[in-house]
Amino acid sequence: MPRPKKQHITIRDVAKTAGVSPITASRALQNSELVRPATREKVAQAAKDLAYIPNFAAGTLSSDISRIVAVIVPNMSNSIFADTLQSIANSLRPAGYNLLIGSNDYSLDLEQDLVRTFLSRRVDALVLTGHLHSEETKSLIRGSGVPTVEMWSITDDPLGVSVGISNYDAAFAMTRHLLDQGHRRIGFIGGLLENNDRTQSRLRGYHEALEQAGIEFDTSLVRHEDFDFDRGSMAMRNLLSENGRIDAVFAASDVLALGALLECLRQNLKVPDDIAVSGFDDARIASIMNPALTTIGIPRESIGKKIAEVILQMIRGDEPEQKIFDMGFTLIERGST
Amino acid sequence: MPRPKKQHITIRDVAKTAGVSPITASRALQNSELVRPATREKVAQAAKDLAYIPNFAAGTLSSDISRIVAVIVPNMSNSIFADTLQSIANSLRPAGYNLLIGSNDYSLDLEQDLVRTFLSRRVDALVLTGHLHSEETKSLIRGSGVPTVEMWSITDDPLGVSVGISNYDAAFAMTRHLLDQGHRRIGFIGGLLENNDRTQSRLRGYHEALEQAGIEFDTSLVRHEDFDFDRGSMAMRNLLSENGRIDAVFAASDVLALGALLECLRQNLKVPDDIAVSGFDDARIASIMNPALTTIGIPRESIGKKIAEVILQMIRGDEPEQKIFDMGFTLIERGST
DNA sequence: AACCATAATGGTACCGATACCATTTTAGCG
DNA sequence: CGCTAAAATGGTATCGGTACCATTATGGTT
Repeated sequence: MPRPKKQHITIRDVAKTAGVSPITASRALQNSELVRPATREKVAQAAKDLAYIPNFAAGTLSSDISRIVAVIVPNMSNSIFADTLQSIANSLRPAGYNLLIGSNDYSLDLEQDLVRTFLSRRVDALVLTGHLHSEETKSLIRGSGVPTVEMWSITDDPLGVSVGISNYDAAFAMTRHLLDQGHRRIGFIGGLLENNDRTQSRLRGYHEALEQAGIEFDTSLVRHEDFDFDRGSMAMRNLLSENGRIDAVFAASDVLALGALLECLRQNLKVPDDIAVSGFDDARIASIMNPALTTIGIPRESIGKKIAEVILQMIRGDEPEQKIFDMGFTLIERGST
Repeated sequence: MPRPKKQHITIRDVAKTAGVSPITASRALQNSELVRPATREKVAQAAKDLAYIPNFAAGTLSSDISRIVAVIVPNMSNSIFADTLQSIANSLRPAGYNLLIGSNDYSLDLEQDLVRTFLSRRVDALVLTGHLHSEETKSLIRGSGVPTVEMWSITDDPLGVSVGISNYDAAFAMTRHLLDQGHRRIGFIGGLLENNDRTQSRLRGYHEALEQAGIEFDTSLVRHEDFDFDRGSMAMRNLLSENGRIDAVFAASDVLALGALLECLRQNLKVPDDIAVSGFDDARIASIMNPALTTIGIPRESIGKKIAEVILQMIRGDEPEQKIFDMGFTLIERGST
């Protein structure tokens, strides 16, 4: 035993000083309707006097309820995910839930490990990013019966409930927008495709919008990079040097788009006259850039809120009214296109 | 009971099919050196066959070890905090720890609530941001004996261990840098002072650097805003309209600095010729902006790593070699000054 | 082959809260 | 005032691991 074993104050101690039974003390501290206000008062006072700190582990073991919700995101550094985490946390806090957060760095194996640990911790609900998971992960979750939400992208066949937007539609709309502006040679800078259904769908949206406009899909105009400003710049530099004649770029992430936009400016290209640039996500800085970035607005806040709402429903045992919540996107037209 | 009670597979089931006692099974699954490899194998196989999922709550109750570390940050949206969270999580994962994350939105009361809950969850360690806490929070932590790290700012008298940088020194150095460049009327845009020791120290650093240079501290050149690009722009607009003659601005956060920088550009001011702008944090986008932002580099990665390292030590029961880890900052000179 | 130190293993109790069912108290009513 | 239904409260077992101490195998030594 590393640290000296501590003798904690238990609910029995509280019960004793309050002159009630442990179970009554328990109920009083849970604000159960079953105990008389006067009793509740007594117990609360005793707890305070003794500086009682409950032991959730004992409660969880006994009730199989942990009041923990686990969320797995690819990473926390990307502000898009961070915002959603924040929103989920805020919406869940009033109900007494804490957030256990894991990042999988786009690895399905890591995700699987995380899911396994979280299930061991008897989390009350699980939130995953996207709908690409290992078979093992899926069967673990199904077998556990833990309420599960897949977020960001929507899928016809969610593990539990899906809350997000149609990345395909959004990318299609943005490409359409660029086409409508008269652009014909439109580059694409997206994230890495592997294990990232958002990027995959966005690429498809771009691809099919082009095809429907009768423009051939040209691989030499497509780049895939890690989500990093630098990478966006690099990809842009690369596209420009190898394809002098592109007149627009759709970057399927604002991080990449801003990198690309700044690279254009650095090369003294006029945006949007010489080249139009559009992004995806509506990162906070997108709106104050010069020129401001045309992008896809995603209701991050509402997504987080909806996730929290659905989770609480499912934990309560209610079936949510839908399996798929399409929270909708907005094409935000700004100066860069 | 909301969901139908589930009959879980327990370690006793595993032990039975492996033909050993529960305690041996437990040890085998912990990879204890005490069990023979052959036995470990048997148990592992049984666990796999039964799709055994351990119950950490039971383990925690019994051993008083949760393998959870709780971190409290003001918010997760700020990429600075997000990066540190990521780094702590990455460094702690190999040791089997998960992160319970709470945000207090700069409220000491909220922080206190979070600390109380986290202690109830018997977290193995606690990481707080800064060293401003309610008395109640401090006594809760002291009473619990939980290893605690205060991060970001360093303080002479930490609750446990302090890992961060001297915000005062960094702000002093940056102000000095602006002075060295010949600037005399230097504006300051910082975060809100309330419950934010980082902002407080940075303001002091700015203030005292001016004084030592024989320049009077002028309140009309100081602005305090929420950390938001918009707010940075707003503050800048405001400073410029009310003080035509300022020749530099030190924004004590890159979010604010970038907002300010972009506002200057929008007003067709030449940066740094007409006005110099510097920041704090070295946000990722700072380096690719045009002009790139002069700022204070903070070793976020190393801070996270060091925190994890110290935590593991303390959990092991070892005293860390120091109480205060000053991880150092770098003044990164770029085009904006 | 006997012996001993060490390595492996096992039995039982316990961590601290809550579930479950039983019991007591309270309040409403004729 | 007695009776009954409903409201409060209590006793005891239990959740599923691991601590603690005891016991049994194992292997090396002379």
